[in-house]
Amino acid sequence: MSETRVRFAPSPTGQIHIGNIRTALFNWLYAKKEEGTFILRIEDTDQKRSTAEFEEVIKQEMEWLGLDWDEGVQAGGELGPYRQSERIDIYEEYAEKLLAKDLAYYCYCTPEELDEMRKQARENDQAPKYDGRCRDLSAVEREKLEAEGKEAVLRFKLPKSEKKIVVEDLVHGNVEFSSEVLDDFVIVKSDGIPTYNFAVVVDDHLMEISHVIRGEDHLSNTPKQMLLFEALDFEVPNFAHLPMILGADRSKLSKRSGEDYVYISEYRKQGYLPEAMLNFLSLLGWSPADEEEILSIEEIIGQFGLQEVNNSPAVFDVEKLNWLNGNYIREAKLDRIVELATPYLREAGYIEEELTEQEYADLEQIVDTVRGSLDYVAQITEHVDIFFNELEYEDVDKAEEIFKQEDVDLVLETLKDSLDTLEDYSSEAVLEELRAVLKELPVGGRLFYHPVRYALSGQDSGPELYNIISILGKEETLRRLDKALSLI
RNA sequence: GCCCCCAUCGUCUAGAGGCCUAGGAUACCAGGUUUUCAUCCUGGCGGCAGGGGUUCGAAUCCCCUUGGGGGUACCA
Repeated sequence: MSETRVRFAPSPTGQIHIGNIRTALFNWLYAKKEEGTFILRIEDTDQKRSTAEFEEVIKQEMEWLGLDWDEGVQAGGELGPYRQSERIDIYEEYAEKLLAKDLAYYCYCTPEELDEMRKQARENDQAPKYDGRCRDLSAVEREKLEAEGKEAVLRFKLPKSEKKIVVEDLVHGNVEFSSEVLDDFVIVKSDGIPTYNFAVVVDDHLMEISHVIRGEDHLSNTPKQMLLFEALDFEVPNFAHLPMILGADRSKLSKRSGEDYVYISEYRKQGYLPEAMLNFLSLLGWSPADEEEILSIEEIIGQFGLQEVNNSPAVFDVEKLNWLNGNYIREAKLDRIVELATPYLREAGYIEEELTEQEYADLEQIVDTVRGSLDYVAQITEHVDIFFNELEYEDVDKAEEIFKQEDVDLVLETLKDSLDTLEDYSSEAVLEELRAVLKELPVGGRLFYHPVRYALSGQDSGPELYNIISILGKEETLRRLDKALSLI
């Protein structure tokens, strides 16, 4: 088994979490790097919580990020089906095998009995383990319980004597467990559906998975699975348990750990670019060889390796994501950012459904002018008001104060006159004109730029002045200059 | 409670015994880009959790403590 085959196996029980998508990414990167196969398997054995809708969400978010899969749900493949709910008969077959080998047994204990058992154990400072009371039920006893209509689960029979189980983990090294800390765990629920630990073993074997790359929260489950691999005479795959992603408060990333957003969909909706997301996520737990951190996905694939994966948990730092994303927004092709920005601008009422050619050209210029200060595209609505709405000074007293400074009347008049005669309103031409006017005036930059900016935008800060003027156009610029002059 | 993992600037990390007076990124601060916010450039602030060993020498190896995380389900 030399071919690299990895899988991402999420449960369709909710929105897809940042931590999960990082797991998907690392699997995908490893498959690309090793020229292996990346498989998407849906683990929907929790019938109560799994929905088709969330499976769609998983596929959509992966597609958005460009994490394409070679085999699996939707893509198909030789070793399907790839949805666990469609593989029940397969698990049954292997459950039979364990039963036949006397490595599994039926348990008739009710959830209430089990709860009681755990409670007792806890009170006596014992580990809350199943005590194995159904392990040696005779055929007669079983029949009697069946006759009473008791439902049964199938439990795995732990080895009688203590056994060391060593997980050879690619990121953590050898991790040793004792079978003593385990109990006879359930492998098939009373409704005939396998549990996670059982299904995952059967599937990883049948789908010929070479490397199981998953979150570290699964490390503790691994000894159980290793016992199952062994019991079924399956070859054990390689394991790599990725460090957890934590929230700002160092607890598990969640709505309560200080982050506004923990689902990948929320970042998508705020206008984060997929390549920024990928770049950022790749840096959580993995680091490139040299010091450059802004990397294309091809560069990441080229450098990626499980060897370089860190083993300590990482805090999700949205500040750094913002920096990266802002970078990608500035570097991206303009029309792409315009397209991404359009829905936000529409929703905020700045632009119409249909744009004329001229309107689109103006929009392009606005987006280009403003993109420099964005962390994510949704923020654009906070920066464009000055271009779309009638200018209103929020603080008229302050405006007067600014305009009534010495020589400011001269500044505004002179600028107005020269802009009145200017024909070319391209930002280059306007920039040149501004410089020329400033040179003629008996004031420095401070008394020029700030009052003019305030006159044109009603703000102390904003995009480059020459861009503002160029976008506003002659008519509107002169109007605003007049409005300022009227206050003096 | 028990088991497992982890521990370098606020954060992401480099560092696999001497190359480390610990490097980079981000964030923050200051200066520059003849105004400002942002971008960009330059500089600065800031860290090996604590204690024992091992060694000529430890951020690096071992042990303990402390702290954090995960698991302990008929969830995955």
